[in-house]
Amino acid sequence: MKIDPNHLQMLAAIIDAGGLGEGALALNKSQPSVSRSVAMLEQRLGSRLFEKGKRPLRPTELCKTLADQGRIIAAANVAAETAVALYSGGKAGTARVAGTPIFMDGVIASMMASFQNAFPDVAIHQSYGYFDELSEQLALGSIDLAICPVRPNEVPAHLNFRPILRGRNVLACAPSHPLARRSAVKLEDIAAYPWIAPPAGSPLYADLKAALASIGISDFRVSFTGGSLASIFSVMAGSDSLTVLPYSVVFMQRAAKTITALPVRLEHPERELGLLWHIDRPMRPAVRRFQRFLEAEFKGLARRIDERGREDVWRR
Amino acid sequence: MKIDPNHLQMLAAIIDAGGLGEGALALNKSQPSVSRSVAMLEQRLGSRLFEKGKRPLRPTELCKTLADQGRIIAAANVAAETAVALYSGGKAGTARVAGTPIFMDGVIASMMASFQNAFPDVAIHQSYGYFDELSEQLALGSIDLAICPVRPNEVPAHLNFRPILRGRNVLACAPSHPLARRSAVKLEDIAAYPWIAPPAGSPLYADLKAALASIGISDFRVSFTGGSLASIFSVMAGSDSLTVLPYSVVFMQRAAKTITALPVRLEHPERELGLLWHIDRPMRPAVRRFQRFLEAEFKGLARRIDERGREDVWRR
DNA sequence: CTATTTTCATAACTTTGTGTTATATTAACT
DNA sequence: AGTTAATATAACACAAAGTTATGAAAATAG
Repeated sequence: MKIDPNHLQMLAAIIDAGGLGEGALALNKSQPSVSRSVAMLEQRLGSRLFEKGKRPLRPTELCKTLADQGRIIAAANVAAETAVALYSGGKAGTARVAGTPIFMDGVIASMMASFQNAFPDVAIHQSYGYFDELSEQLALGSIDLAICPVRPNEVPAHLNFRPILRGRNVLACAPSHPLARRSAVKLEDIAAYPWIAPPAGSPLYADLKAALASIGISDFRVSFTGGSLASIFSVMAGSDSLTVLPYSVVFMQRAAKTITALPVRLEHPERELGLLWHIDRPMRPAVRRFQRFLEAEFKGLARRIDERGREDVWRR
Repeated sequence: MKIDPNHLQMLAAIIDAGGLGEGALALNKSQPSVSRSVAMLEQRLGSRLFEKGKRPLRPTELCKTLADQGRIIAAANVAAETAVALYSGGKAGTARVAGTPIFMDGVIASMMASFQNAFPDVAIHQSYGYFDELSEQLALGSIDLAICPVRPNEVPAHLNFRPILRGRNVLACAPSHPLARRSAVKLEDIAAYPWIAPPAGSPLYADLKAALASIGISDFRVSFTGGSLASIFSVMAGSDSLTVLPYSVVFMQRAAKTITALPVRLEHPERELGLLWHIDRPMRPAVRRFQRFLEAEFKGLARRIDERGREDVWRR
């Protein structure tokens, strides 16, 4: 005997509401509709569900048993409905994001933290990668969003790009560095120190070379190469090395006092930090929400950088 | 967003079966039907449930969440279906039965025990009563079945009656009674002992009087009056009292050796033990099954009584 | 890379169930 | 007994799900 779960819910509603009419009201249906459905169900089951000739409809033993299942079904149903609501509102789900290590660790990580704080049911799957890999992963659909410095005129056709921060690099060192206290830094001073470099393939490495070239340094000694911001911080804290970092990364660390920028103006890279996503793959609500969140965060960050940047670092 | 629980079950079936086609098979539906239902649901929800362009249909995150609820619903559904099957098969439910105390305790109780052994999910609500009350309770619908000695030509119009045992009464006493060992008992012997009588209103009391009158005893001393068989047994065990009991009751006690019949032939009452039920109230399956069970038990009992009766008691 | 197989989607139509309003029936109540 | 409240029935509209036949596209094999 195949039973429609809707009917079981209906029985529960009738019993719980205390009558057919009120049950129909609770179900947002008309009374005749419910009446007929009950009659059909009784016919199909071959058993009474409500006692005959009782006017506030009194449920049979069997009816109560079935209604118990109906309540379970109703509960599962509202669970499903709230799941859909959460999902559609972007308050539940998964966002798979990837980006260049330095930005992810130095800037995005803390934003992800506050996002997770606000939307604990959104799972963020984060990974690292550089432009080419990210582009491919977006094409394959294995990630939803990439965060990466991009030359705006080099965005592949299959990707959307939204810039979120102008590219600005600074010379960075530990706050304990001999040059950190100076109000002016000369080339000769810089040349004396070893360099920490991002991995050779990274855009930041190109930036490093270009930046140093722009201030006349073409020959430099690399003492450490590493992909992670944490390793850069560690090495820098224990040595007098210098490096080139996005100003946003240095800015985000200002409270932690783990790093500082030297008053040397570097050439801006032609890339802009931005969000990349597949051009015609519909974005899941959670991803969309995370993207909006990042954009808002970066808007705030850019403003604060501008305000602070005026009297700071490369303006000096 | 209102969701049809059937759709949730469908999602679970598709995922568990590993594809839309196999899911449709599992649901006993055609593949196009399921395909379209999924499409409509996706439309309504505004979210993909299966990844686009993947041929063994691969469920989305949301889909898996919903399918979890679908499995809960499916489980509740099969629970409901088995509940109906049990109920309809008379293997679950409630049977409200009532009858005269002596028969209920002396004969029916052990039958109810073996019935409950065979059908543990049928709850039997037993109560006591004499004909008039039973008749009224049947009319009111507060009991389903009555077991009671009845004059077959006095059955009320609103009741069905099915005889299950001819009425035969015997003189009964404790096995330790002085008369118990005698092969023949004379009236003078009997007259010397006190009597245990059923309650004055009971049919058995009338039987007692009639039976004694039939053997010439019109004046007798009642030492104890009680409604329950247990009390009769107790009193009898501690005294030399006599009483009149249905032979079936004495027969059922033969193994327990709590009571024995005296070799005195009494007049048979004009009543027959039988089942009574309301004439046009549809009988619930559990009640029907219990009734059938009782009828079968009594058929066996009557046969055994006949076999044994030939060389026993009133044939002597 | 093309051909074949699998798997799913679409079309067209039928059937079933549910929704509606209007109205009849009947239990419960004063 | 008459009134009221609750449920059942009738008649019709419509949405959804069932069907078979067929088309499209992904996966697989040669």
